[in-house]
Amino acid sequence: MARPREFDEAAAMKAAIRRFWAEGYEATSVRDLADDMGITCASLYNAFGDKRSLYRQALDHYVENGLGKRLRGYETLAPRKAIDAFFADSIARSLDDPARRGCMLVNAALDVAPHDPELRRAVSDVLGRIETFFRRSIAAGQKAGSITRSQAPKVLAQHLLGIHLGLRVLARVRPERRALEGAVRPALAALAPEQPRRRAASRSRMKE
Amino acid sequence: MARPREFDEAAAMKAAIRRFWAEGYEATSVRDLADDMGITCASLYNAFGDKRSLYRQALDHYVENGLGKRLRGYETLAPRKAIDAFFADSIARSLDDPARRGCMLVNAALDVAPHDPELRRAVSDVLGRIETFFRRSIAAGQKAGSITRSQAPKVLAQHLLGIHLGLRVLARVRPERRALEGAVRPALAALAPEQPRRRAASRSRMKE
DNA sequence: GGTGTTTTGGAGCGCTCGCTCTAGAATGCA
DNA sequence: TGCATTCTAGAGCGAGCGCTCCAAAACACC
Repeated sequence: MARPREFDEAAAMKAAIRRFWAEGYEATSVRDLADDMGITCASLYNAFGDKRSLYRQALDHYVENGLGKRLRGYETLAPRKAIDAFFADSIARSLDDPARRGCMLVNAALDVAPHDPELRRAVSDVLGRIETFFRRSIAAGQKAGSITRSQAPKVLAQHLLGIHLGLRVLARVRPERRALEGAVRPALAALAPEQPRRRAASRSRMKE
Repeated sequence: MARPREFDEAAAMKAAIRRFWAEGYEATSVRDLADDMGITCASLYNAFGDKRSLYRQALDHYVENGLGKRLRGYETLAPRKAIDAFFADSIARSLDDPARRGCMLVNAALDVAPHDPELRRAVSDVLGRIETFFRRSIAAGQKAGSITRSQAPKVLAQHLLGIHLGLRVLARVRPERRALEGAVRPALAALAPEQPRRRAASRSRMKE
């Protein structure tokens, strides 16, 4: 055929994600990207298209390797535990982030989404996936008795999504465990069923 | 003394706020700003300093004329009503925002705060003011019996601050009333006292 | 009116931006 | 070994960036 590509595309994409994630779209130059990716501008454009296209691919990879894997990992947990684990992981990620990069998806939501309909759609879809994860977990938890039935799953899911987004904003300004856990705790506490119903606990705990 | 300034500084500042608010710091050029402000670059630098300094002033004005006035307005309300009003206003502002500008403070939290310690401090201080507003309202509401005592004011305030930030992110991606109200409703519902205590209602309602 | 001081308009500084071009290097296939 | 094809390196395009400079203009004060 022809000369094969010399660089590792996956490694280059990782570097691009890292840079876009830390600096945002506007503040990252194509030269910065090429340097970090260990390739030249020509190779970058040849392999990934223009800057916007590379950003889109980087965001997709970020979502799939970060959020996607997380959500799949929670599938085996009991619904209430899955929600707890989601927020525990979000807090852990926020605290283990000395560069205060936050969540690339949330950054994208404020950085590029408002000015780019296609990327806004992409971000919105991912938010929808998170909301769906919450909604399903809540519905299952309500059925199992581990989550309050006082609100519809949809509404509670929107609430948890809101908390998650707020958490990720807070993390970029005040990455302190107390503040982050404080923001989340009341939301998780409010998921508890109105009456603990200790008699039914051992039964419902099976499905938790 | 000397030649007086020809342009209206307040109007120019308003224009600068509008532009920074809509586009963010990086994506706004000094020429764009000067055009919108109706002045030349020279006048801009003479009157407001460099771009970063202008941004800082714009953010301060935004906070004082937006959030500051709002918080002062809520002071006369009963604590629980003040919190409700705060979120009702936030939602109204988010929906009445065809350009999806969101909240300039939240935009700043993700746009400039992570890369600028001084601005991060400024943003953090304002978040602290919001949290303080919540904390005081909650403490007063707990005393008056209109807000649950199941959690400390500090924690509930952190929670509400998180919800507010999440709301403002959501608004830039999905500015739909249902989604925004859904995110807030469970948080407000969770503020309700555990037992309504109807007997004491007429008494506590005096201080609400 | 003259003087001193500040503002204004506009050109333009050096630099970086996103992106492209060209020449040559490196491969698979005949 | 040639040929076709794709890749890489690096210079460089036009445009825009943040910012500055300078001469002219507009005032307050003597």
